[in-house]
Amino acid sequence: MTAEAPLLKSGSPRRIATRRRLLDAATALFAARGLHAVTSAEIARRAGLATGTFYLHFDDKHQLFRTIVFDALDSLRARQDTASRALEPDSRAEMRAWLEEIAFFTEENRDLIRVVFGRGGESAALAEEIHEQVARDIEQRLLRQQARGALPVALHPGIAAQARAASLTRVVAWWAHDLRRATRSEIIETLLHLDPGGGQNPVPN
Amino acid sequence: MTAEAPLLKSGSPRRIATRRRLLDAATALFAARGLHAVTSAEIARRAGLATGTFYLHFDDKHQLFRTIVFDALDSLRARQDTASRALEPDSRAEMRAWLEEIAFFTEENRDLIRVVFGRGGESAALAEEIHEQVARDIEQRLLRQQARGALPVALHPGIAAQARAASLTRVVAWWAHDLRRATRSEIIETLLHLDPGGGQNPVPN
Amino acid sequence: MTAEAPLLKSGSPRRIATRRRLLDAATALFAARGLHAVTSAEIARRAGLATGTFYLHFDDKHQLFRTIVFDALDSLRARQDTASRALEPDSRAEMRAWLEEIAFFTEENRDLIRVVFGRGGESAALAEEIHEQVARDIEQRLLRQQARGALPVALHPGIAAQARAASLTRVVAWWAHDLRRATRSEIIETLLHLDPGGGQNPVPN
Amino acid sequence: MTAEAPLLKSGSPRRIATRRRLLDAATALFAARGLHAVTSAEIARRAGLATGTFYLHFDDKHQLFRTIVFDALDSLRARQDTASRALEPDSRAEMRAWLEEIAFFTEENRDLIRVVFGRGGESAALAEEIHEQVARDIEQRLLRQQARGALPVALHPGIAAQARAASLTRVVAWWAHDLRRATRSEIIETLLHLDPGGGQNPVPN
DNA sequence: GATGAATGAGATTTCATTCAT
DNA sequence: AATGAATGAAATCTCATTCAT
Repeated sequence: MTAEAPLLKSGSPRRIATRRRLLDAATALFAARGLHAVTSAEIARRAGLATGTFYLHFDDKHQLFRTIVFDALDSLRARQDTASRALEPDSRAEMRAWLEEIAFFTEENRDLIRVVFGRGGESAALAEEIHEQVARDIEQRLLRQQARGALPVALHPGIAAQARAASLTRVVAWWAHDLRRATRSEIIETLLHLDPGGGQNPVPN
Repeated sequence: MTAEAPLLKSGSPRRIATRRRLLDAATALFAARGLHAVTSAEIARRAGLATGTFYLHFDDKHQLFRTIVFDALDSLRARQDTASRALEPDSRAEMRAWLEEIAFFTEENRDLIRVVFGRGGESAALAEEIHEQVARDIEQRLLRQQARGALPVALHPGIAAQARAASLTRVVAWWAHDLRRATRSEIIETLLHLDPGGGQNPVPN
Repeated sequence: MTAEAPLLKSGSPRRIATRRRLLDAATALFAARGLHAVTSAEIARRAGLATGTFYLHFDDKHQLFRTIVFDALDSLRARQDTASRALEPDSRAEMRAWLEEIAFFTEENRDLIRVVFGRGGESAALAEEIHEQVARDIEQRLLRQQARGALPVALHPGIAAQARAASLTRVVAWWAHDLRRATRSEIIETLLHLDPGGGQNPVPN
Repeated sequence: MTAEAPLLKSGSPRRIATRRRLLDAATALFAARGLHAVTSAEIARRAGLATGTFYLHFDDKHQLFRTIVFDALDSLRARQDTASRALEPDSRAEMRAWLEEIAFFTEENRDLIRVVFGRGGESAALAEEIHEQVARDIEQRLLRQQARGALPVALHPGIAAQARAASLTRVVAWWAHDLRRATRSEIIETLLHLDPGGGQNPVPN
């Protein structure tokens, strides 16, 4: 009945442990059966908790899934930042490092990626959100290139950002579906070729 | 329980007219409210027919939607074939004509495209199917280029086909969402730049 | 629109032929898949006729089935009458002949019997009707025995008729289910023993 | 889609009470209107519960009905066991006691019996199951008699078991339909005569 | 904090029957 | 006589969410 209850974000170690159990149980179930086929009650049961406990920690199944996904994406970002620290901003080398981290991430998070981008659009809204985030980043880079005169005039930054973000997420999803479809190196080189990123010299139209 | 096959050839004018009324009613409803929010009973009602009549013509809501979508895609294909008839196969001009037809189609079928590619993945399976079809076509072209030595060796045809198909469908969906986001010409030129298609000379690596 | 149409019971040779095609198609379908799983439209289709034609000849699926069943039962009765013509009424010999005809009939009409008495009570009302008819016959015989003093006083004719009719129909159904369960002779002798029928002498209590 | 098993042990008093309310409501409705004419939603409503609650306790209407029926049969068995405890196994006295309990049971569970065995075969599968259970019991007894030499050689135990089980269930159903059709004593004596059970001396063929 | 029993809205699909042609 | 397209009522079962304990 106390309205401020939800504000106790983290609180006791017990609460944190319960939350973790729910996250772990959900991760396993989502990987195995997809988002749709798993119910909140089932997640709670697998975590050894009661149905209602679920709602003490998460608004619903989708918010929990967002948490899992964005936690993973945060770790990817962190690794990309570390990897690019010593490299020249917007350089080809930085782009390669950036893609390399994505490739490693894909290999390590196949199940998660398949749930987000596959499974018949179960989490299409989330996939869309990720796509838009990636597209924004890419558009920023394209605008910096444009300012340097390093962008072909035929390229509309907004459109190209959509196109390249879609290429990236799609290739990642396609590869995650079956890692034997290509080698890590083929993925990286092909994406690098399609999105040359920090070319130093103005590209001819 | 569905023992026998078609059984209904399409036959009588009355039958054809009824089928058309269902298709029209469904198109209008899907455009207005999306796939999920529309029921088969509602489609029948809007068409001035009884609920059960729906099932005399379509297996379910999704099969009807597929019919609408693939009918539209067939007409796009037909127009692309007509447009490219006089042009040199795998040439840049053919690619431009191909993209122009897609642009026209997008302008004329905004609602349909938004239902297929937007709306939170309601028809993700269908979108996926279309993507794969496009990807197959693009891969064929890439393989022909590869055979001509016109493909950079860094480009893995399978990966590149996924990437370019994703670019194309995504840009189309993004534009259909709001045609003011770009001009038709910007769409065509940017896509043409990203997927140069029939370059005559071997591209430097 | 003419009200007397149904009165044209038999009429033209064409009508008779159509009716026969419906009966034959229905017999085959019922035998193969049971009463419930077959629709009137399907019967018509198998007969090479239109859906509506069915209703020109039969009220519905069940009335058609009754027709099939009672036609068969009429033929059984006829054969029983023929067989018992030379035998003494209510004698043991007559009872044996009566049972023998039932056994032959069962062997020749396995499918029909299985649909009537098996299949999870699909045609329970019809089975019940047959049971009652058999029970009435048996009760008549018991009352004649009672009048002759040939019935144990402990036997209530109404109750015993129910019991014996149930024995008979059940054994027939059980045997029809799989003829290898018993020989024809075992069926006849066991039923004869359970329902001695025309015992000449007063049975000791 | 039903992934896991029971999950609901029966547990809390509240749960048990809810289950009982559903059983009671269903019993009343089935007795009044038969199995087919009653919906699961209606049972829940009559029990003062929500529709979905029904499915928390029973798979569906039929499983609930089975529960009611087999609970009743279990109580009959228990009473028969008690009644026959002091009597000689396979004796005529035991058979009479066994039939007496059936008669009492029939008087006390008329509605239930009428739903199971009447109503146009609504629950024919259940009736069949009960018949087979009774037939198995009877066949066991017949085999013991055969071993003792107390069975006429003309009697095939399998066939006779089917016959006698059918007699029994049919007479019970017939009587339950209208108890004024016979007295309890007439029922017992007639069945006892038809199925002498533990006759001491070898029966003449 | 945790429990877990209860809630209840709502789309799907079939098929016996009709009747305009 | 035959056609066959159209009718339309009705019961099922799920699962996210709540709230009394």
